[in-house]
Amino acid sequence: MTRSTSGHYSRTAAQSPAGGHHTLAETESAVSERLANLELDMGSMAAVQNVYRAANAFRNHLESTVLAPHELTWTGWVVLWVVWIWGDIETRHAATEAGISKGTLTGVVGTLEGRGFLTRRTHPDDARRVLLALTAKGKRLMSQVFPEFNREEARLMSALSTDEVATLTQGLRKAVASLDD
Amino acid sequence: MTRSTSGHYSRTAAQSPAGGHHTLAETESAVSERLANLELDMGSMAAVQNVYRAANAFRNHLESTVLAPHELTWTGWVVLWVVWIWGDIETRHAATEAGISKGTLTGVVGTLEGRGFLTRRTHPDDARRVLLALTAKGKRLMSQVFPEFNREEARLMSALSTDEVATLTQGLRKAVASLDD
DNA sequence: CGCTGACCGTTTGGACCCGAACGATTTGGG
DNA sequence: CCCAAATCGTTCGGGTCCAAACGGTCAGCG
Repeated sequence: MTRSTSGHYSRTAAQSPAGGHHTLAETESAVSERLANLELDMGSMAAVQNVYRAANAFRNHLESTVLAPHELTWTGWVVLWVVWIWGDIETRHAATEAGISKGTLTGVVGTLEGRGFLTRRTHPDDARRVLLALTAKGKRLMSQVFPEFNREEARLMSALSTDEVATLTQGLRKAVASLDD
Repeated sequence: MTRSTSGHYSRTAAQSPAGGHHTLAETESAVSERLANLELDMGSMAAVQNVYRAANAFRNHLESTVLAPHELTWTGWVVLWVVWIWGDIETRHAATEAGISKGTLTGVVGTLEGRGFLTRRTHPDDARRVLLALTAKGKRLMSQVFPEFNREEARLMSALSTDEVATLTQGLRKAVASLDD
């Protein structure tokens, strides 16, 4: 699975054919023409578009270069990573850490369980709860893949200086934090 | 549809229950412990996580506050926006502009067509191609929703100064551009 | 002890996401 | 004129994503 990217808002985009892809400058121009009467916050529009575009680019790149060869999807990886970091973990907590809904977690865990990477078992004290743990196979996979994954993360950010990366992270945290208020 | 967020890599996350969500600092600590022997690029890891987290937060916020009340999903909105900006457009170009695969575009267009927002017709010169256009209903919808959408985009970025927003956008463009090379 | 409300994970229905394969159409060369 | 290669959008199979509803379990109150 290879996700691609160049779209403004969505997750992926095919390689741009001739005449098929407009630059952001062209896009902003077209928007200004269409809505000449309105006051637009072009700065925020560009920021939101670029955040989404970058997220897709990163996910696509990491999936195609590191994860897909190991039969992993982005979200499968995230869930494995959460269980790996925190050890035996309840599904409701894993969903929160992984940033997905409980229903989605059930499905993703089913996929990972089917591939032999982790197991689920009923909580000893509370039959409502389910505990997740990595299998031996899952642990070997994480030890092998995480360094590769982090190297590619470093490559993704290599065009920016250390200060620029830190500033980027800070700005994003600030924007997200203001949503949680 | 209300997507939520606090996850590190994934698109959404439920509101964090007690003990269910660890801070990024706690997460980085746990990762350092687990991989004490390896050299990790924590700065890049944090950046990638925060980009993805912010993208999810923005998508979820804009879907729940602006789009869902109009029976729109994030990607449905993106496709309508692309057709609105560029007028009659071929499906392959719309997919590229919207940043989704051709197969996904077929499905999304089916949904939007079913809701009466746009139409498809065969290209007059080439029967392989399909042209998309907004209906009158779709045009009214865009004129109504876009200002709301842009206002919410502005709110999303309101915790940052104009310069910080511009710096953020620049850094993201830089990282993504280095991928396209 | 029994009942009610809350919590948990799963299921349901609908939407999206991809790459690969397919059938229809077009193009260009022999 | 015919055929092979390329292009297009759709279909297929599998994965993900959500909210809401459901059945099972637990906690606490009367």
